Amino acid sequence: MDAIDRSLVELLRGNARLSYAELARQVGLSAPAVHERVGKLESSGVIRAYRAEVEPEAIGLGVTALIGIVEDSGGDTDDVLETFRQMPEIESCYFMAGVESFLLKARVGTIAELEQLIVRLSRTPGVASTRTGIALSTKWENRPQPIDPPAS
Amino acid sequence: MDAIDRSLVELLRGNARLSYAELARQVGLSAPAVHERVGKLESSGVIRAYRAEVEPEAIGLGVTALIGIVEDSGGDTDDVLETFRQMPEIESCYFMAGVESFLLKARVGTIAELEQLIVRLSRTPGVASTRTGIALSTKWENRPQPIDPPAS
DNA sequence: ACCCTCCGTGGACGCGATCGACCGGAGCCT
DNA sequence: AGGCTCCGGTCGATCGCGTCCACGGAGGGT
Repeated sequence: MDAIDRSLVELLRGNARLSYAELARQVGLSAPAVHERVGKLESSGVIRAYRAEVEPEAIGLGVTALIGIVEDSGGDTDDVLETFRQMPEIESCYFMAGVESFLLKARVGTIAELEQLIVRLSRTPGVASTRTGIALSTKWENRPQPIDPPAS
Repeated sequence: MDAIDRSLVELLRGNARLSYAELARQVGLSAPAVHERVGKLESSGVIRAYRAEVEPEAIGLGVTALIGIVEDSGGDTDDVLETFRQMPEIESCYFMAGVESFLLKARVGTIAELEQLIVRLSRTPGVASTRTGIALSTKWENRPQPIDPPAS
């Protein structure tokens, strides 16, 4: 993870479809060298995936909600997690410090679907309560932040 | 936005670096046809960007926090937004229904940096109070959900 | 029936991806 | 110091892909 790797990561966070030749030009190496570096970044887990970012409304997911989950004292956290994992509407799942063990970001098409999702969440064993906030608009999301050279 | 467009979007959400030739094979069209369709999806705003998804720890961003913001009654929402936009640590910003006008997802390297961020947020004009939750672990994030054919 | 438009195919050509061979510097052992 | 080895790079060649262009068929309007 030297300065060149950091540049590559930053370039690919900005545009995942850059060609190796273009990356090579930007960082001042040859294309095969860049190819090898990117391969290593992928297999070492630094780069996890390349994703197209899609306007959610365009694919029928106009409603975004953030849902806090309070666990039952008796519940098994892993089971709860597994249940959440089965619900495709839950795009992100954070295990949190605080009273609410989980914070979920969910996207659905309509408020009715959100209602159904919340009901399902409330009913899952191990869930004591839920608290839902609706996003009226998304100002920005997953904006990549510039990489500043770490202490190492 | 027909079935083929939806397939293309879904394929690119799974792997943004698929070649046009590969996409063409998957959807049963020629490469130039796919090229044109993807170009239209981009320029019509359905596809907003292609991003490499990076392990945050690997680039020195090991701390994730979700921060709710309550606005001053007198404040100007747009000004507050603009201030938030200048803070690179804020990766996502949702305008919410409820007491807390904004929900921010922020990533920083250390708890000390989070503290500084919270201080800056609290001090920005128009912000009445903040409420911060720390993510102990990210179970998953921005998982693409399968597209089911919309009513249209 | 005719034409127009849209959206696709096929062909061609230049560039990019990718492999293998080679090279130079760093670190280490003798 | 000399030489070995390893790592990570360049160079060159080959093959497939991206991309431009001309052409063609389907569908709708007149």
